[in-house]
Amino acid sequence: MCELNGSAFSPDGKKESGLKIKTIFHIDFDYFFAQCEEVRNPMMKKSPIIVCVYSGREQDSGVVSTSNYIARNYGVKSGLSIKHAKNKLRDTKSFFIPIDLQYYKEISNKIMNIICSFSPFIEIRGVDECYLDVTFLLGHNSEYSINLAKTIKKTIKDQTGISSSIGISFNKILAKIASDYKKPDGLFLIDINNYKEIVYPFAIDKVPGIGPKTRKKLNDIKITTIEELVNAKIDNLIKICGRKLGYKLASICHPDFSRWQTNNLKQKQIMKIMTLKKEPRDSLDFRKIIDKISIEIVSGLVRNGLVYRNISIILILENLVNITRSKSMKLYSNEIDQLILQSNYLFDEILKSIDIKDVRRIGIKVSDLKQSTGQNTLNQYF
DNA sequence: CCCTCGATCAC
DNA sequence: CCTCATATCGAGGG
Repeated sequence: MCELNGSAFSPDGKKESGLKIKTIFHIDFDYFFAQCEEVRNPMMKKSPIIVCVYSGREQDSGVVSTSNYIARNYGVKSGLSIKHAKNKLRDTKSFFIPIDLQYYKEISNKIMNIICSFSPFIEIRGVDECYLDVTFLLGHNSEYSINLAKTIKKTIKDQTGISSSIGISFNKILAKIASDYKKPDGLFLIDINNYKEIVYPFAIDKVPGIGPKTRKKLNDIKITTIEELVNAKIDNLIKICGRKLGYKLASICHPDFSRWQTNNLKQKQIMKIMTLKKEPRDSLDFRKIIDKISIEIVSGLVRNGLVYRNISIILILENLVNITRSKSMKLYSNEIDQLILQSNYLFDEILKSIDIKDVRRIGIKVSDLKQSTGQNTLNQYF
């Protein structure tokens, strides 16, 4: 996350003493999971491709993770249920493919490495996008920026077969808005001299960080466009969106003078959620599932040499309400027995307030992670 | 300050 | 109709 440097900018983005306007790229891999499947099996390329997360609850239950643009033309996009997608595509030859995160991560790593070779100032945000600060290479120059972006796009495409979209601007938020504006295979620059004409008319939900809830709250006080957003009083924004988001929203068109964070790659939590089969279940079934999830989580911890201190259990009910209970331990640990014991305890706590029949999904999360120092599996003192 | 819990976002 | 995983924030209680 970037923190603006307090008083260091002027509202209109003019340079102040010693501070340099940055050139930031936001690089986004187009319809990534589905495109990975196209690369693996190019003969599918001309047909709708739908990458699916099957829940196993019943035949064809689950949702669409990603689809290619051909499928999107039929109205099939992320979040749609697989049943609906199949219905919309019933007259076409289309490919429904189960999600294969391992494979996508491999390709993602390859691409991120390519990008790193252009600038070390990279901030990876998930498998399919990253920010790149290229100021040290070319200062602040539109023509150079566009040429470099073209080169990066071409290199990625040549070496991995994946097309991408790049947005260029003087801060991260506008760079991301820019990459979104012309995808797929896009390249768009929002310059310090023309950003108002471009982004002021945009609806506020183009801003990363504004989802349906925040949009509604802001619409209620008559803020619908980015122009209205940047002209709003910061105190109002903070009142409505909270301190952090309010401050960020007030600053979306300000130059980024923050020091670039070195990549914060350390994992902060591990979570596994399972959807239950649609059949009668009793408390014993849940104990077995808790065992199973716990094992997977601990194996994740051990693989990464991590210990946890906080355990949460998450229940999602049939009406999709979420309930969580969590507990902090005195000591760091990666022990399975402790995890199972505490998870069961937290599960029982929730069962006091709800009916076990209403549970649809169950998950466990470990957080407050740290690198385990020794090679052993003993408890660690902090 | 720490802990717990729900909300939100965006994949 | 409704998956899965991650990170972050703020409120409320101690």
